[in-house]
Amino acid sequence: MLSIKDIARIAGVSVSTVSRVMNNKPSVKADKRERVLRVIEETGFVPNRAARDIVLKQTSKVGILLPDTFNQFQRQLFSEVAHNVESYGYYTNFIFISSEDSGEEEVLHKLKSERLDGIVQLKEIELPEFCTYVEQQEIPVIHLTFEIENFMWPTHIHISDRLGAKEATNYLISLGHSDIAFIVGRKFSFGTHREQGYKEALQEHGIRYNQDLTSYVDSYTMREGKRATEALLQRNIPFSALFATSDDLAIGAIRQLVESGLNVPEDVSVIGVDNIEFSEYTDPSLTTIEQPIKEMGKLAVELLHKRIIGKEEPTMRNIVIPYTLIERESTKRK
Amino acid sequence: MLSIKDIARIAGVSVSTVSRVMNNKPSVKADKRERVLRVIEETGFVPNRAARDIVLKQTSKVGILLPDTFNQFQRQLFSEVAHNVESYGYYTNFIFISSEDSGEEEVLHKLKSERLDGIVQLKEIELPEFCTYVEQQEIPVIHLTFEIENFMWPTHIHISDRLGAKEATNYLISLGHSDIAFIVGRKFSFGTHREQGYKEALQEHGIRYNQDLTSYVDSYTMREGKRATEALLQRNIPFSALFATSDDLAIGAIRQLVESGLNVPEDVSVIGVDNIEFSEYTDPSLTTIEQPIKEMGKLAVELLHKRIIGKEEPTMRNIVIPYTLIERESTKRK
DNA sequence: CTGAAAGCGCTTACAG
DNA sequence: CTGAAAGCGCTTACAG
Repeated sequence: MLSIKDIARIAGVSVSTVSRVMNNKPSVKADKRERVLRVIEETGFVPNRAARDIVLKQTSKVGILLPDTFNQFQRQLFSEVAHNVESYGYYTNFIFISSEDSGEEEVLHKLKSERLDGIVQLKEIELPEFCTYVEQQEIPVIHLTFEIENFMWPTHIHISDRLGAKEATNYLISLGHSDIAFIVGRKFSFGTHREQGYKEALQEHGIRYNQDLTSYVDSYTMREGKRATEALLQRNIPFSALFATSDDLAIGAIRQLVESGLNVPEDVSVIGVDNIEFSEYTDPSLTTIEQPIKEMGKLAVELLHKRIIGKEEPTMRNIVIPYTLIERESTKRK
Repeated sequence: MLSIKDIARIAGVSVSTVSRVMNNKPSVKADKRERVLRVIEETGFVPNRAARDIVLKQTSKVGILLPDTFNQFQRQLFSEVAHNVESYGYYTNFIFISSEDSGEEEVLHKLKSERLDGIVQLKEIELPEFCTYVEQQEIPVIHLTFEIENFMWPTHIHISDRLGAKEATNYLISLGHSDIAFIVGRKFSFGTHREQGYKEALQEHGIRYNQDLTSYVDSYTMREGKRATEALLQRNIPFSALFATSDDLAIGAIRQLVESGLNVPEDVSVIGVDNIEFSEYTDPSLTTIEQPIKEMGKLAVELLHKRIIGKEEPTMRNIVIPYTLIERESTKRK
């Protein structure tokens, strides 16, 4: 493998000059610059990033924090994030947050050993030590698809979960439904916000909130959607519509409804959130509140990059991305 | 940030000794070892990988080569690979192969600048310079889910595409079908192998191969499955079964059949390949040939790791993983 | 068993 | 504008 010394020798200049050329520093005479550039070109030399990182005290690594069991939405999202991370020239460093009790501590430990330049966080972490560490190390963090308040200066990128959920519920109400079942997770803030939106919509239309029409899940997966729907059906409380707070949940829900002999949307209208790729291809295709995955992934990395290179002040920023209601076949007028 | 010097100073030993302790070298007296270990523990010191990599002439990075448009199967697969890569302590380096003409050359360029320790390749690359480069740099490569012959010493991990496809076709035949439509890609070897298996099954059962029942796709996505099925239907040649060579294709196909007023499986039985998560939740749920994604991802990284650390000789290895026919609702006796 | 020293491939004050 | 030198945080012969 060639090193900067080789290039210097071949071009007949010092390593300092080669370094300056590579880093586009101004103070190099045109002819030397040309010469160095030509040698680099001819030899196909590529500088060793590890060496560079070591003196610049950086790592060129961006961590993507995500749960170890993720749904399709998250898969699409982190694919998008990874794609952008690579295109900015960073290395991708996945850190999976185990759902075990010790999960968050493991993340902290791993984080300490990785020395990341920045983090895109796709799942909330509550461990106070984690927040403290990130803060005092001044590691730029972007929170993607959620918003929490126990942090000093991260940027949040997300849709308004409350308003999105409210719109979904309003939409079902506008179709004449009033017995609207609801599937949501307890643990994360975006679930809480969606639950709030759901309740608000009911209230504003004078529909009494019935707790027995809500089924809670541990994760936003198809499996959980199916299980939660089974639980709902066992309660024997009639409902003509179902709002599942992710498309994965909704697809699992529809599957359970069908297995239980119900038709969608004839017997039950179903609406989801996310607009994952599959929602267009299911039968019936899924009405949903779209989160613009590509846009969010791109923006997250763009902002993270700016913060890493110091172009952006580390102030708290809350970026709310517009959602879109996409009407498909899984919902119907009552 | 602490460095090895700090630890040496605090523990009252030389940096050499600290280094030896960290790398589990035998020749360190127990008491000094203890002392160093304690200081490391107390300070939470973690060695700088970049510095280590630089002297060991390694990068600790594993590249995952994948197409820039991928289907759910590939998404599940590379999630799995990435998970394992991280757990072995490597950094993940995604390299997306653009479908543009220049895509493979860009990959080569990127590869040269990355100095990867190893590669898991999820998509074929034909560019001869790529093969040459990987060979002469002696970069360990694992080919995952396909098998090609223009390479000196990579390991292939895959199901038998020919036999899997044959089994799928045989299964449809055993249900009484003889007009079996077929959706497959032209470009990649595994497509060719699956096409071969399909034809063999037909032939062995005395069914004439009808080229007009085959529809070709550019990628194994739902979108392409839908499009290919539309093309099939437009030909107005009756078929009672359809073998789509990926679940993504099959799901797109079912969607098109439904939109065209056909029932699955009553009018058309559909079988896929892969057993992606969704195939269990679609309506009807999808009969398919399972590729064991978790197992394949794990094995790929395990073998790559062995090769990187030199425990495994770089001989050509062809590892054929068993597939499984999973019967669900999308197929039915004629 | 242990430490001082050289070296990995870079960057960047410093001096000219 | 340019080069010699010091330094980043490690590992590993080498000598004792």
